[in-house]
Amino acid sequence: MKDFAPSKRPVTVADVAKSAKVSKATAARVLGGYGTVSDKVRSQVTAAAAVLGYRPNELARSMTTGRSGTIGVVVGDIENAFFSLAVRGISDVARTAGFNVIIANSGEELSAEKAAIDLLIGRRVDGLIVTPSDCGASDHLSDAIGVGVPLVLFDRAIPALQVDAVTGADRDAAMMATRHLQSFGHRHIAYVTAREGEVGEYFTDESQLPATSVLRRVEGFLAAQSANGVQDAHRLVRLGAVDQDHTDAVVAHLLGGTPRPSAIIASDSVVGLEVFRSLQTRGLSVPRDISIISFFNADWTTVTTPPITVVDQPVYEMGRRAAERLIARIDGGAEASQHFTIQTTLISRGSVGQAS
Amino acid sequence: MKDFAPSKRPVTVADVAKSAKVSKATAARVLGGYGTVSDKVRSQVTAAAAVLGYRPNELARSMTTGRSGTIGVVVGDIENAFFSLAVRGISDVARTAGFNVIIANSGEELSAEKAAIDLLIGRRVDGLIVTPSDCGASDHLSDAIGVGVPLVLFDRAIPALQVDAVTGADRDAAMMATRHLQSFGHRHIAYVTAREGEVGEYFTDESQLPATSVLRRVEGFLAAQSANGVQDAHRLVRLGAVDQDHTDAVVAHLLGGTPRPSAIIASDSVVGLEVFRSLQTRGLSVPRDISIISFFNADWTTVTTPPITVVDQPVYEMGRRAAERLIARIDGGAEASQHFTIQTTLISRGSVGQAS
DNA sequence: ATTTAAAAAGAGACCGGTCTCACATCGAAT
DNA sequence: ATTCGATGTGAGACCGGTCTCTTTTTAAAT
Repeated sequence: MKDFAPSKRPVTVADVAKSAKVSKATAARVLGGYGTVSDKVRSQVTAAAAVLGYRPNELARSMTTGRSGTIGVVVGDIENAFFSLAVRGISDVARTAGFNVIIANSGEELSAEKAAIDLLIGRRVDGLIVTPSDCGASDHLSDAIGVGVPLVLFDRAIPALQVDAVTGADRDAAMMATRHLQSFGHRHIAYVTAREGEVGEYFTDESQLPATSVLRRVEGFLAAQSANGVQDAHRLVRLGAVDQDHTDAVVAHLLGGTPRPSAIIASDSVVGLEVFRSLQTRGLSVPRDISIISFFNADWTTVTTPPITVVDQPVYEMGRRAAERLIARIDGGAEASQHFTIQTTLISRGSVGQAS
Repeated sequence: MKDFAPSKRPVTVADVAKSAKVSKATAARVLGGYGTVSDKVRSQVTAAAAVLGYRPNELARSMTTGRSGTIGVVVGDIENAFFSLAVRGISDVARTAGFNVIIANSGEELSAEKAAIDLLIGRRVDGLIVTPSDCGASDHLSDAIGVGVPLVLFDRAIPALQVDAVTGADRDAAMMATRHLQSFGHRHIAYVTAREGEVGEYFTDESQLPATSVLRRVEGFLAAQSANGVQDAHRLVRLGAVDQDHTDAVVAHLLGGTPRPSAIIASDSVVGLEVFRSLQTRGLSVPRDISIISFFNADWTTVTTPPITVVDQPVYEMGRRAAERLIARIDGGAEASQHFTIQTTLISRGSVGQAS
């Protein structure tokens, strides 16, 4: 049977109505599932629709209703397991609530983020979940709110903006990780993040870290180090681990510098993987020569030798929370905005040893 | 400054037109960037739009034009790195061509896949890229085509359907992997896949493997084994490695059975990871006690000890190809459907050793 | 100065649904 | 029998854009 796809004009309610010999309004009532219709007419229309192969035009539908049944999600990088897990959490909640999800990638670039948000608003999404790439820039977000689109920030908050946010307990988590290392005798601890920066550039100023999640972690790290009597801990907070090559350079710079760190905290699992590779290729043994802790319980952290001690962020749960909050806001209340902080736990594996 | 979000009705062309003291049609021409307008009027309208904060309603726009500027992607599992990399490939091409991407997860379930496709068609996507969860069921796909929506299959083909498809060279890849193991003296080789099945269930029948990609790989595996004079190779083709627990059981069953395999091929990187974990927890040394090859060059495969020999599928490239093909079909020609097969390479690392 | 074509602007239909309102029908209550 | 309310159906406006068709303005050609 050849597929002589007729590719004709899509079937509309009017077509179905004519075929079922009822008015357009009545056919629409059956097809749209609203209003009251007699059983007889309903079955007529249903039958006609089936024969004709009617498919509702969701565009037209949401144009009149004003609701699209869709929520937009803007993430930094879909390929990052952190975000794809979050997206699943969001999607799962969204689906059961009858919403669909449009995903856009910002690539952690503000311009792309703006474009994506504009586009999603143009598509009349019912709400937005955004991972802001720059927590200092809030104009595009505040006028998204101004337009009336419910918004929930994910993973990062924007202090200047009164808006719902779901983040990890980043400060606590970093303190926990740092104390863990301290308890093994480590004093010189490096903190490595992927934020754009020169190799060797260290943390001096909040403006270097536009993502509050990273900033809070650094704050927690510094607080814990300071409490342990370590001065100048910020000099070992390093930027620029944007890809394997840069990470190699950052690690080389760290290991060649003074003080030489005996432990490294990786700000996320991608950086963690790269740092681990760097250490491997340099022939260093973990944890004998150097200890390492990574954020996010990525799957690779369990199969290395040794497996990696991680700060486990319940990302799936964070995604769910964000979606739940957003949907609550879409459906209903304009209650005050709230900041949800999800606790993290430390999973101790084999990558932390006594300081040499 | 308090955000007294007025949350008023969105600004429309009519509003802008009134404010700029021109007709709706003229304002629309400026805002929509079509037709001819004088510079003077153009700047008037632009200014008015800026003041009012006009945002085009893409829904209305695509309802009249018939094009939504969106392509829909249905994948098996976004969390799987294979798919998220593919999605990036698709997105990258789509973005530069001016298309946006809506992603839907099927969870490898046919019903969810159908629902997702219906929804996307309802949203009037300009085209679809689908990873069919069951290559035997094509009704929903063929009537998607019937409606006139361009379709490209990804990773798996549907023999019964004349439609574009982009897949890996699965048969060749599996043969390559198998021969590689054979060259190390392996005769009893197990092939493990995640497809639903009882622990211990082995391959007897094509109907067990609804994904053609897996089926082709198994065919390649069996062909290579047969060429090497191995009988009953199909008895070591095992199903049911759906999660870590099941994979543990499958591996246990394999290692306790006769013949006991000296090497395992994992059908994808998720199964590969689980198999590797199983071997680790059983205290087996790779490759001394047993060899392993996994499909897909996932990041975890490089940091294990030893690193894993993999069949590298250029997934990003496959995603790009699928998107390019789809866009070509959207824009223009109704040429005959084509099946693109992307070659794979074997990356030899340390997980394959001499058969004991 | 007059004709003519091209460019600019306006009026209103249209896309495919939903929704309001009016009208018709019907059984039950008075 | 009459009134009433509920239920079912139809007619047509509406959402916010695009697009066709018509009219007016402007510039070029005679």
